Amino acid sequence: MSAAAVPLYEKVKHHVLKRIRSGEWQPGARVHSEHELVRELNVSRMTANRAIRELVSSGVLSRIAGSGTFVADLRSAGHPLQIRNIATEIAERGHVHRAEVLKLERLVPPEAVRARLKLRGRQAFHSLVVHYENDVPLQLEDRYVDPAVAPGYLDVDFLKVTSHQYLMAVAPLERVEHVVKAVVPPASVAPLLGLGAGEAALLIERTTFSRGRRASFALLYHAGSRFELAGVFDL
Amino acid sequence: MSAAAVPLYEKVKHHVLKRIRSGEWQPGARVHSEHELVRELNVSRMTANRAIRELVSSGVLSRIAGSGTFVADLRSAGHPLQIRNIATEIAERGHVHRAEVLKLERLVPPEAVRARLKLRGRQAFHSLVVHYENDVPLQLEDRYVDPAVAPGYLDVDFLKVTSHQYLMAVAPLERVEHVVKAVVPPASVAPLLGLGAGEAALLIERTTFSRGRRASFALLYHAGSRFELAGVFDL
DNA sequence: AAGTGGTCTAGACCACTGT
DNA sequence: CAGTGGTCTAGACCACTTT
Repeated sequence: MSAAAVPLYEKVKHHVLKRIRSGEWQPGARVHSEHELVRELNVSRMTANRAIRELVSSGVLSRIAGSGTFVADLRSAGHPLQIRNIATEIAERGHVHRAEVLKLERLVPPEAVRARLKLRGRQAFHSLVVHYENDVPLQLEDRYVDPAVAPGYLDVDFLKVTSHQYLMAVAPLERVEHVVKAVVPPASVAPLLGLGAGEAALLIERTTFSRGRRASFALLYHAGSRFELAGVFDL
Repeated sequence: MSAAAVPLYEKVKHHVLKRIRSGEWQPGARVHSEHELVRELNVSRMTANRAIRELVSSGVLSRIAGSGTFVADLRSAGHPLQIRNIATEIAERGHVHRAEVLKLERLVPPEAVRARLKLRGRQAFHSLVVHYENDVPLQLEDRYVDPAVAPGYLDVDFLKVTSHQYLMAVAPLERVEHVVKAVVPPASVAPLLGLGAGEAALLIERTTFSRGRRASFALLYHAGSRFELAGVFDL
C-alpha cells in the first residue's frame, strides 16, 4: 500500500483545518475560495466543493454565496451543551474544586470499553476520580485511556491537573463525542456521589479523538439533584 | 422560476424519505442503488450520490460498499444534539410518531412557571401531550405558553402539528434555553412514560423566546432507558 | 465585470461483494 | 461475473456580491 488510501477531499479538508488549528486563519477570517483550492492542490472543483461543504456541515466553516467562505466562530457553531473542564466550571462559580484519585492503573478493560476505544493493544490506562465542589461530590470520572496516545498517563498528578487537561496537552483534541443519559447509578457508583438508593444520575459518555485515533473514553456520573447541563441557542 | 428552487438532490432525498416514512422501506431494508435512482429520477449519479451521502450522514441510511444501502436500524451514534422537533426526529428514524393530548387548558400556572415565563397576565395556556414512537411512549411534554404570544394555542390540533411547530409558525423563534437534568420522575409522570418505580428520566427544561419575550416553558420528560442525547464536536 | 458559491452532468477507474 | 459504493474529473450554467 502506497501513500494514498486517503481520499483527495480529505486532504483538502486537512489542508484547511491545518491552517485553522495553527491559528493562521482565525475565526471570521476568509478561507481560500474553491477556485483557489483547485489551483493550489490540483483537484477538481467538485472535490474542493465536497471538502468545504463537509466542513460547513460540521460547523467549522460558514459560507455566504457570492461572498466567500469563512472560519466559523466556534461559540455560535450551535453547541448546545458545552464541553467544559469540571475544575474550570467549579472555579467560575467561585467554589473550591478538589479531586480524589481512587484508582490509577493499567488493566484489560471491559469489552464494551475496548469496543469504544478500538484499542490495538490489550491493555488500557484506567483512572477513577471523584471531583468535589466545596467538599460535596459532584462528578465521578471513570476514564479509560489508550496508552499509545498518552503513554505518561499513569505518572500524572491528578490533584493538580485534570485528566482532560492532561490529554489536551499531550494530544491535540480533534473531536469529542458525547452521549447524555439519565440512569440509576450502579451500586458501586452511588455512594461515591453521596447518592441514596434510587436517586437518579446524569451520565455523560465522552469519547475523545486525537490525531485520527480514539484517545479516551470516559463515563462521567453526576448527582441528578446537584448537576445540570445548560445550553442556549440564538437565532 | 417555475417549480424549481428545490435542488435536485433534495428531491432525491425526499423520494427516499417518503418511502421510509410511509413504512414501505422498513429499517434494514435495502434502498434503491445509485444506479437505480439515476434511472428513476433522471439525475446524474453524482447528484444521487450526494443525496444518499447526506442521508447517511444524518443517520437515516447506512451503506456497505459493494453490497448496498440500507435503512438504518436504530440510533447508532451520530445524531447531532440539536433543537429538534420530536416528530421530525422520529420520522427521520423511519418510525411512526403519534401524539396523545391529555390536557389543553387555560389556567393559573404554578409560581415556578410564572417566574420562568415572566408572565404579564395571570393565566397561561397549558398542554400535556405524550409523544409515542412506534406506540412506545418517548416523551411527555408539559408546556406552558404565554397567551399574548400565541393566542390561538387552545384551538390547535396537536395530533397533526406539534406545539413546537405551531409556535414556530405563529411566533418567530429567536432563542432557546435548555437545561438538562436526570430525575426520578414524579408519580404523575412515570406511568405516562411506561416507567416503573425508581427508573430515571431525562428532563429537558426548555424556554423559548420570540420577539424579545418569553413565549413558552416546557418540561420534557424522557424515559432514561430509551432516550439519549448525542453530540459531536469537531476541532 | 470579476469573483464566489450552488448546483448539475456524463462520463471514468477502483475495490469490494455476491452469485 | 455483474452490481455496488467510493471517488474523481473537467467542464457547465446560474444567482448573487463585490469592486
